[in-house]
Amino acid sequence: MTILAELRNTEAKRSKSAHKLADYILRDPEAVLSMSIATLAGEVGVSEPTVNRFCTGLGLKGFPDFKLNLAGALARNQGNITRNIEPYDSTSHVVAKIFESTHAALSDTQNQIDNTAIEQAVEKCATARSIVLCGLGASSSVALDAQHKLLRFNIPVIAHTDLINQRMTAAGLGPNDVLICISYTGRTQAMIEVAQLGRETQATVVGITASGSPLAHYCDLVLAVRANEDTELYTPMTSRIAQLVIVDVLATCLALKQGPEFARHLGKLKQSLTMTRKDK
Amino acid sequence: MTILAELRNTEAKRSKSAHKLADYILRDPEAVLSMSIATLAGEVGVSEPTVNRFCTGLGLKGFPDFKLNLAGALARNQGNITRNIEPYDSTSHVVAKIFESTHAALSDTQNQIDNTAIEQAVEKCATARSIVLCGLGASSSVALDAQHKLLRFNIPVIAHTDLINQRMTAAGLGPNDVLICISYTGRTQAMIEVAQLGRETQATVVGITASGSPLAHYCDLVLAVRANEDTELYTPMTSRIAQLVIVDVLATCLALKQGPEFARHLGKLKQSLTMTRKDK
DNA sequence: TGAAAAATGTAGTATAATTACATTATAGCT
DNA sequence: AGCTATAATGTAATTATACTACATTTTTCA
Repeated sequence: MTILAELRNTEAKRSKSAHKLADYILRDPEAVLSMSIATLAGEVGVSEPTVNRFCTGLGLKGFPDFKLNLAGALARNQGNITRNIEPYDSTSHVVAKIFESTHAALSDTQNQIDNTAIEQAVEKCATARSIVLCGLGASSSVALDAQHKLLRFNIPVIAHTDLINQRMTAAGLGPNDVLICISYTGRTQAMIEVAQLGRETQATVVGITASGSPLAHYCDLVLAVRANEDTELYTPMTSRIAQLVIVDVLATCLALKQGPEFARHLGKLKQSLTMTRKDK
Repeated sequence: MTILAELRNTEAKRSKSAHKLADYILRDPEAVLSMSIATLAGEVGVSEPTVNRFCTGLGLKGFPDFKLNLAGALARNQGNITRNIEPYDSTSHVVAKIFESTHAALSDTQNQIDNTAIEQAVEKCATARSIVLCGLGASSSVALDAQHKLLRFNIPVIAHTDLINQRMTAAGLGPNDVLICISYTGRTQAMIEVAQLGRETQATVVGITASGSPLAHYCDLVLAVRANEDTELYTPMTSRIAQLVIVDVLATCLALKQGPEFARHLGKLKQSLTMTRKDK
């Protein structure tokens, strides 16, 4: 538990001056970071040793240790502010910004995730006759990744990254099949048509795409990925990371649904891979 | 930008003792938090004022302020305590845990990123006759993703996900080619052999893999991805996310290196994709 | 109400951080 | 290469900061 939560905890039995201290600190924790024990004591109207006792009472070594903890707690709260990459950025700047924006994309996706849609998709996949994954361009590697993950299950799964193959397969599906269409923008005409074809066969069409997009419109279930407009020149494609994490969620939920018997199956599977590895 | 990234930044022109300090602090930042300026100075083998100047040189008020910043930076990372997924977890729990562990994997990777290695890799890629990407299993989709990103440059790039094709291509490389081998564990025997083949042709072998792994040993440059042992049954493969972000960094740095002329090229490229999209 | 316990404060001490100045190393120039 | 100017580092003194021991006040409960 963070120190801020500790301070907020009113249940803790505290002395009068301890209360005054907690109140004051919570009012502006940032400011406390640049105060000495003397100034804080003066501001609150207590003596220095009282402040010290307050800190040790919290299980910390002393006032400096308290400030360290407070700094940590505050750091956790402030979010990731994404900044654009500029042409003159150094390598370390680029690294920092890319990681920042990836973190931000993840948080965004998590915030708008629809648990019900995921549960329904898992339900459909678990009982599906076959699962077909479709992706074009950047999304094709996501489709292949999903294929790799879903291969572990005993359900026939295939990823198509070729438009012709996608159309052929989509047109030949049936009511018990699941078609998963992956597109960042949800505006790729070709992928929309694939979804339409799938729809006509009564297969369940799942979209891993931007909510509200044209593609989403033709899907039975939408696993939403936030779409930030890719206007900046050097913006990394954080969206596919988000798509992959959605795939992770789908695959993991599916694995859990299979129950304990499946856990043994997974074990055997891992076993079969060990012999391709160098022991070191 | 976090203070840790600042310390990692090798570009910053630093004095000898400043380097010693940065190195020491990065080795165990947690420990520094409980040190006085005197003990840190003693450990590193410099004088107290040198430590102080180091702190102020970083744009901070002094040593205590430095510790405060460090505590904040560390908190951001350790904030992500990865919890394992349990069979009885609900969908929302699974979602939360997967996002958490992905955040954690990103932070870990960022922490051990080597700017110099990236710069060297970018340099090699920028002047390469051709770039060959190799990945097997889960890493094959990463290779394809990298191919997609690097396709935007005017350098011949190809991803191979087939072992035979990988070996054939690797054996036929030359001194001006770059071979990028992608493997999470760095222990896949087949991939190690591909790296060896590439090495023999004097091509530059770049590994996106676990540092210290057998594969890393055969690489000229290693872009490290943290390898957590995949012992748990339902652990999501967060490593490939980290690999993808490394690819992002590589591609973005490469783009920046190409200069303003290339920006126009990128613009035309984006233009060519718009006609595949529905206006909405 | 009065004694014991808890809380707070005062003053002194120890520790830690900073500043001013001296010394040494480094880089640039003739 | 040798000299000078500049930067980097160290020593020692100073100042700020935190902590400890002890005294005083307040609170609690019989």
